[in-house]
Amino acid sequence: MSTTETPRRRRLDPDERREQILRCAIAMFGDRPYSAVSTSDLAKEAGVARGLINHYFGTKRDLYLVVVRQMVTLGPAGSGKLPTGSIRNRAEVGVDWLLNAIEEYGKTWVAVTGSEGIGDDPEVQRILDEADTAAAERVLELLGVAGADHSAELRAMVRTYGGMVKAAGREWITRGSLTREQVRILLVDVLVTLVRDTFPQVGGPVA
Amino acid sequence: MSTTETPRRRRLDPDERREQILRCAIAMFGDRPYSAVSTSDLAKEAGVARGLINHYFGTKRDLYLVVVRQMVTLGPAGSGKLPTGSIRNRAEVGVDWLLNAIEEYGKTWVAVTGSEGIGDDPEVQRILDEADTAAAERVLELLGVAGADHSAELRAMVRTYGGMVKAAGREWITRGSLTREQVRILLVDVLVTLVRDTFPQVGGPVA
DNA sequence: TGCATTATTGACAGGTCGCCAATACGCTGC
DNA sequence: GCAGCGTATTGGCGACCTGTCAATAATGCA
Repeated sequence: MSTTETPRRRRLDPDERREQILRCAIAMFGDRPYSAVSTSDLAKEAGVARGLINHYFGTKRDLYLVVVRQMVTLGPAGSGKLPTGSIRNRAEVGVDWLLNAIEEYGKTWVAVTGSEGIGDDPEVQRILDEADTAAAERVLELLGVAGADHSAELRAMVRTYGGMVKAAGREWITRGSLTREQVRILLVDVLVTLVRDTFPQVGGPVA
Repeated sequence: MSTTETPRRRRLDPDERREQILRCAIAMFGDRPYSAVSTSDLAKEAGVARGLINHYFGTKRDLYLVVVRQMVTLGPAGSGKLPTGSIRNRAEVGVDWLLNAIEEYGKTWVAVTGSEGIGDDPEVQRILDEADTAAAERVLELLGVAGADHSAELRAMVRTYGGMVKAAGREWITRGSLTREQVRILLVDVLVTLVRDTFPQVGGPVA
């Protein structure tokens, strides 16, 4: 008996502990607003002292940044093979890629991207913007519209499209007012319109 | 001299004082995150005691709700006359109406709608959703697609469109990566596509 | 001019966050 | 097995922010 007493402190490998806390954070930021998640609650949920969170992640805000980064970092699209066929076909592949990424994290993704959690913290904005731009780059690549002239305007427009993707994700995941299939149709239609009709108008005659 | 001493307290008409504080709040919430705006700063900026803010608006969050409400409450569209002509023409009128509303408040509008400030406070969400739905209703009305069947799905899709409007506003107002004209073209194109192509697919055959 | 009304203030209590020295867990060599 | 040590972990301190409320002093009126 006395040999198997559970010690009051459990000493874990730093990486392990860090990941454990991170998992709790992802879960809690998923169903409560940023300001409603106190580090005390987080510590209690993770079964550690409050100070340990600061030790591993620095500020509460820093922890949130790590969560955001993990949410918006998208996996590779369709095992690297660029789809061929009509614009619509390629758009469908791209949209499916986006929807899969969204479905993976669900509620927390919506909370992070939709409400952007912390307010409009410039650092959070920067991370989200970078992720948006990266995603936009991927989408343009999939569509075969990469680079060329007016890339600044093009990327801005695809980021705008990203705003629609986020809103659609919220309708689908949290509201349940649209099915995945409906969202798919919607996003494909709009993406095709952007590439086929809008880009030539604002980007000048595409080479 | 002694007769014209400025008194340490200035006693204002309640409505006047309320509006003065509200103006300061709109300005400060416009260029700083919600959590970075302390009521102390707000009070100092407005030249009043901190307690007075609570006296007039209740909670800091309550004050923020008032700001949000003011931001997203849109004026009447084009003096009430429903536009006629092609779908594209009517879409152009609707988009212009939206862009004018955005331009009026500029930075603060972007901060409120884009980052949704407080986190994902349910009350804020409710206000923004109501505003979105109201705006969606107006847009559908302008387009002559009002009511009918599948109105739930339709409104959800127009709310999704609203997400794109917000993102476009951010690109235009704060980033400066798109001009008003470019945003106009983009939003009109997408809106026309939604009404003409997407709605019939997901809403079934429109009567 | 003196009074009553009430807009305005200042201080108090509760709560959260970042930091840091003290603590005890678990591995290592003997 | 057992003492020793590195370090993961803890608990409390100080600073800041917020909501509340009785006290205070402007301002209109008799």
